[in-house]
Amino acid sequence: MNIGAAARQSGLPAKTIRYYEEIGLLRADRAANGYRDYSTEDIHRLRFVQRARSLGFSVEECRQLLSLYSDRDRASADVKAIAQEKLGEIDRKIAELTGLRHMLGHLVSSCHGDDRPDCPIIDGLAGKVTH
Amino acid sequence: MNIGAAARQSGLPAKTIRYYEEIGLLRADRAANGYRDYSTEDIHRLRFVQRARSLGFSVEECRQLLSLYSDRDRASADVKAIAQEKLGEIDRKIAELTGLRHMLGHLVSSCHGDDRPDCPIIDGLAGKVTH
DNA sequence: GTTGACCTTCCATCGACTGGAAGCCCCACA
DNA sequence: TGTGGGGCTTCCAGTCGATGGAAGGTCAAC
Repeated sequence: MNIGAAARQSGLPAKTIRYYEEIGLLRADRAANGYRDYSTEDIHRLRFVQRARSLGFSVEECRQLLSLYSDRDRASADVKAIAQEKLGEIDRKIAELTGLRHMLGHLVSSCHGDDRPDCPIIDGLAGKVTH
Repeated sequence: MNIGAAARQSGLPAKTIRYYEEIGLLRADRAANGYRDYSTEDIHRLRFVQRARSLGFSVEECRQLLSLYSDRDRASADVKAIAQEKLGEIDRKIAELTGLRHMLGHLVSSCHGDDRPDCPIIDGLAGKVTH
């Protein structure tokens, strides 16, 4: 299967698949004409990576997960540890964004937003505390 | 004031201040010896940018905000529009992360996490639906 | 034989820094 | 007056995860 079909089946752009190959995340056989050639197992791996990336795992974590994916004897605890670490990161990010949301929301709601120049948002950013 | 002191007072690393100057976000006078020289107004602008960045505004948005900051006659509505757009982005990010959190949390909690090899997290990433 | 889609490699770019090298400058202390 | 150390300068490279584009080879249909 050529890279275009692999891209359609995995949900990853062809460019990205080549990039993953370049950084050694996934490699592909080559047909006689030099084209990359993907097996159904390759497609599974591509989809696996696509899902893991979309769940917020970094490329390096995908590398780890792929090797755990391929290792039929690894303990599920090894996988769970990575996923839990990632869960913690996601929670931290959500908390951070929620904090931002409160601060910015406060500034926005205190700004009358008309054609007058005084603006609590600018004042807030400038360090003048507004209540 | 030299860049080191400006860095301490603004909370931005000196490297970052130089970078901001390089991209034309903020510029600085030069002393006779070629050192950058910051006034208190420069420090205000640096702190302004530092706060805006930490609230999730991009550098380009900081550029806009800075010009609104400097324009004593602009309408507060102009500022509010930018801030509201950013608020929407933050909300979308939070929603996305919350979705991820649910999915990954589901996978993690369904994995027994011991030394046996079967693992719903890997199965989930591999596309095998687990309930 | 000639389109046009698809494939290849290679190089550049994005955002927002960050690290490091090489070389001035300045001040305190001996 | 010399020396040491810290701070400053510029410039170049690297980060992460792609993405865009150029130049050129391949393939299948008409």
